[in-house]
Amino acid sequence: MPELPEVETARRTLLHLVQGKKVQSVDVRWPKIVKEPELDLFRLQLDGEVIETIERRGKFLLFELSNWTLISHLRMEGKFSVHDQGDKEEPHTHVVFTFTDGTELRYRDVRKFGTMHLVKKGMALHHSSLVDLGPEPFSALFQPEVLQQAFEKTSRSIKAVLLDQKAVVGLGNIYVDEALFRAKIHPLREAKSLTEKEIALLYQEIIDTLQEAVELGGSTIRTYVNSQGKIGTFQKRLYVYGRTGEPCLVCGKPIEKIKVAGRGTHICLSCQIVP
DNA sequence: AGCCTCACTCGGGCGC
DNA sequence: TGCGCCCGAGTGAGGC
Repeated sequence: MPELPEVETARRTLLHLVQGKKVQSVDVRWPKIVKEPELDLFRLQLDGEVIETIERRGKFLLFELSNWTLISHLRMEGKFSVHDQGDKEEPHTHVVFTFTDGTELRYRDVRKFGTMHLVKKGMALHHSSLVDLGPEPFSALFQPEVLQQAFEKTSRSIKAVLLDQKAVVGLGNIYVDEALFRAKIHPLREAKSLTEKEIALLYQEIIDTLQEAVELGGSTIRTYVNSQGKIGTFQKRLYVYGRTGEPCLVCGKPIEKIKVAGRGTHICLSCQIVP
């Protein structure tokens, strides 16, 4: 499941492959991926648009075009790849952007959970799906005080708060479990019960975990590959995610899997103090 | 009103 | 082999 490191890796890779290319036509095979505007308009507005750059906000990719911004969320298994026209098409290809130079940007998504919105250039950050997002973890806006403020007023679990993209963006199930393990905080802890010291450590571990994962091209869980078909290697650095029953790399006790905030959650009961 | 939980989207994988 | 359930990101409906 692409989280910030995987989306950032996709952004960097794709940028080199499609920057400056001009859209000749768009083929949408699974219309429900395109949320707005209506399909005919989507294709019409993309016609002749040039990809100026690609930005990222949280887990959203923002394709900055001549007059519009394509907001794409990969959700569980969405992925973009670039091919020559006529190359054999992989299964689960749902949207194809054909460029004037004879290449294609293909969107594949086994689960069909991904979304695309095409909005007027400059309006993306005001779009309903982006407007309430919290600070980027690598920006100066992200500070321990921001976490403190998000935590102090809620009785929700720390994991639920970190997943909802309001305190900070970019964390999903993998990196929440990893950051909490590194900070030695149990995911079921009430957010407001965290001490200033714990928040300071968690703040740093969120940044460090995501930074290291970006440097390694993200984690390859199941089928995720970036747009050059290369795979990220951060899964080798995971302490708890996907390691149920295996020994904790710090203390040797088996990693346990529980359910928190409706998500499978990996913990070491010895390293992460039970609430 | 603000906060929270849950249903919904989907199909591969897994358990029975 | 086959059926039904589980998983999960984000949204939106509904409940408290």
